[in-house]
Amino acid sequence: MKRQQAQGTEKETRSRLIEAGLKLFGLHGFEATSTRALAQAAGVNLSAIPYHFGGKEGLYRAMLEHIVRVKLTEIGPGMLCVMATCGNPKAGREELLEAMRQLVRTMVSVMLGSPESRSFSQIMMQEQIAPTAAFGLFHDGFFAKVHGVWTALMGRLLGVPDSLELRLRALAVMGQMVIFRVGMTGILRVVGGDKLTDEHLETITRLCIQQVEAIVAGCASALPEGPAQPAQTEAGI
Amino acid sequence: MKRQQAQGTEKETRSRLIEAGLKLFGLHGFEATSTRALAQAAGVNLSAIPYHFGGKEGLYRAMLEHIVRVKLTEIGPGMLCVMATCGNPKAGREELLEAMRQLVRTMVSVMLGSPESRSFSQIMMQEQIAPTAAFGLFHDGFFAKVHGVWTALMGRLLGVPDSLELRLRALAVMGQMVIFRVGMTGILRVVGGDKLTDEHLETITRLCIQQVEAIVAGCASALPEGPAQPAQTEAGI
DNA sequence: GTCTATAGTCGGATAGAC
DNA sequence: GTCTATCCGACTATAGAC
Repeated sequence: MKRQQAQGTEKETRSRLIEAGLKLFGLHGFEATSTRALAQAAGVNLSAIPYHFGGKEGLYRAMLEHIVRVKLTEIGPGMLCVMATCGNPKAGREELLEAMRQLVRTMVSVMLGSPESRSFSQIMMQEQIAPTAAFGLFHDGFFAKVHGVWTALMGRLLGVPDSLELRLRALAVMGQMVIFRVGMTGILRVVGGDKLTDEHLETITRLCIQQVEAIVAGCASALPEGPAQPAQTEAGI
Repeated sequence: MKRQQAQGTEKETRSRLIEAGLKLFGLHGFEATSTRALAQAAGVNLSAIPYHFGGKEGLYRAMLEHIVRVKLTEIGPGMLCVMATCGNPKAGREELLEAMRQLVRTMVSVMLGSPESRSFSQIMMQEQIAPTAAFGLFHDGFFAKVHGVWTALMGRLLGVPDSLELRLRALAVMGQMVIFRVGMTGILRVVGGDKLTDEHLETITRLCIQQVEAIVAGCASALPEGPAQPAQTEAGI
């Protein structure tokens, strides 16, 4: 019994460690996750971590790069589509609203739907609480892009140019969806059960869409009036 | 040099440790915080932790009980006032809206205003990511109460009885404020600076109030029509 | 490239002096 | 009630066999 587990014996070792890191770093944070636990969860030898990644920190960074890449692949096309609509001066109100609805569906689905989204969100939250050296990787690679799309979309829907206020408004709007991820543990106590059902997700999607529609309707009318000029942001997907 | 620091030499030791726990547990989480770091930050001897609290876990629990009590004192009166308005069948629309505005102001102020709110939020987030045995303490003592108030208020404003959908809607509404706390690190990169200024807080408060008003206006009209029957929730402050 | 063995450090808890 | 000294287990990383 020399080898502890059946192993791919190739550099599958790397991906197994990244997978284990995704789970354990998310659950316990960077410091509280031991290399022993990582190696055991991945079914590889302890020494594989310094060998392949130069150490625990290298594994963490590789894991972060991995998930940012994966998540961006999931949402990238949808965001490009929305940005295209926002950048098109001829896009009508209904077209913009439909782009917004699609964006809400994507966010709810990506954040709450897939089971692996849990680990991703946990790591994002860990980074928000106590940012590591790799925080910029997540922020520039993911958060800023999503926020940029929402800012552009809200700008068009409200008919206002880019501004700090618009960006804060976009954040508040995103918050309606994000809270279901960051407050998941408490929310499960409210709705009962140990995971959100598909029915819950549909209700949440419907409510969020309805509320964002109400916001763009109610807040645009509070402005000088003029749903015209497009807002440009720097989000380069 | 027997004594390392000037010490209160009484059971001030307990409160010094709780203060240190609030800071360090919030920053690094339970597991990643060492008793040595706690003792040093509090300026007390390492053995004081097992002596006064039975161990690291006891200190964590005592710290959690402490902050839940403190935060509830901060927001309790305001919540009672809102609940009274919600429970009053004669309360008019404008009265309910004013209660909502006050609730938004309180939440923004308590979550984002005071400097010590940072540690509190960090610990709440840690518990959401990886709940400890003490999670119920925070959930029942704090989160459920705030959520209950928002649910009751939204029920009255929308004129619908309590339901799962209403509770989810209340969560989404709360998310507009909560995101500025949980996403603070990323948001500071958006607005620049290392803390939110008073001006930012005012803008955020104003935007949130305006958006909640838009939501209750826009979403009530999408219902069978009938802004009458009050919604009761279980929130017993 | 994968393993064992081990170095060197730090973790929480306790015993017992005062 | 506060201190020092200490136990013993767990930690990351490395050296070197294969």
